[in-house]
Amino acid sequence: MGDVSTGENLLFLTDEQLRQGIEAMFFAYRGFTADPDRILAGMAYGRAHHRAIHFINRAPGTTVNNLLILLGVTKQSLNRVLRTLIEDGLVESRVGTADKRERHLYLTEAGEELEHKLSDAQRARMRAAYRAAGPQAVAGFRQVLEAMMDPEMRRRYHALKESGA
Amino acid sequence: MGDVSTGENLLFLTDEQLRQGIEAMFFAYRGFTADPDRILAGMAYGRAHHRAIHFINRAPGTTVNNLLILLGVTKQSLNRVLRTLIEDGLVESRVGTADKRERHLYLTEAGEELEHKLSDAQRARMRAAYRAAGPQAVAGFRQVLEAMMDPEMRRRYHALKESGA
DNA sequence: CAGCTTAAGTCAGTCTTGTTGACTTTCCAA
DNA sequence: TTGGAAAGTCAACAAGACTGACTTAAGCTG
Repeated sequence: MGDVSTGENLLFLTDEQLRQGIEAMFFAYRGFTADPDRILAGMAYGRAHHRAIHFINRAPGTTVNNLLILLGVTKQSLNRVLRTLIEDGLVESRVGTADKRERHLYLTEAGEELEHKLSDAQRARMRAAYRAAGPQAVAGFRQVLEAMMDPEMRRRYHALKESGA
Repeated sequence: MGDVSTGENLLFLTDEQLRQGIEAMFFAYRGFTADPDRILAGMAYGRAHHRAIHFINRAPGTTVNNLLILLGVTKQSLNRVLRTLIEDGLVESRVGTADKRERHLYLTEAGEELEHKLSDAQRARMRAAYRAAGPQAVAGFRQVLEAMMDPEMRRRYHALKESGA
């Protein structure tokens, strides 16, 4: 590791530095969600639908219970979103084979099409930011984000990464 | 700058890497807002109140118009939040001297007290994450976040930094 | 196998936070 | 001086979260 991180050079931990980080996080998150939000504004969907679609695409066959933990919402809240997506033919819900209480979720072709449109837009911004900042900055970005997560979410984040790598 | 960023070592721009960044952003933002949310859950306030308090503290005397651009909401939306904060004696609204249409916003002592409680919690998480990741990672983190902002917001972010540095 | 637990879904009601539309007051410039 | 623009306020509505109570179906266990 670098030698800057050791010793007493802790100016990066001043309250002013932390405040700037907080504000950067706030403004960046706005940019982060702006493009998909714009796409969805026309349709009858919102950010909640986007998130559901993202994670169903990412972990096909996930159960409702697993999904609502990933999203951090109640089942009632997720159910409203999921119902419209299923009715509109973007998501398919299959009864589990091993455990018939479970429903496994998959994107239909139409669902995948919307997923692409949304994630293309979001990745484009991400790609531009990554390219502008460079690989070392990106590594640091990822490190700090990980350290900010609640431990349980960090665990689930890693599980997701491994399945998709 | 590093030489890794030049040439054709562009593996950090693969779709899989970008997806992981997107998910990291999502999970980290949840952690980022969790502590203030918990504090506010008891009181009659929410995240919107926190944001207003944060930026009034950061830019005392700001006008309503300036604040709503920073927050990215409509003036009607901000007004509801502001009204309760003023009624409850956390924020003071002074009619402008030069332009009497404007209202300049300040935290009262009670407002500053709540601001401290909220920002202490948020900074504690931020500090732990910064410390765990180290100064180089933090620099990268800030670079990528900046690159993700919309240009107009980046401009306002810098203006804020300079006033508070 | 009877009874508890778990997964999913539903219905009803509430809260926060965003929206649009209509309005007043104030300022400034043609 | 008047007419438009800007700042702020009030009212009504929508999205998306929440809690609480309940049902159905399936699995597990003493």
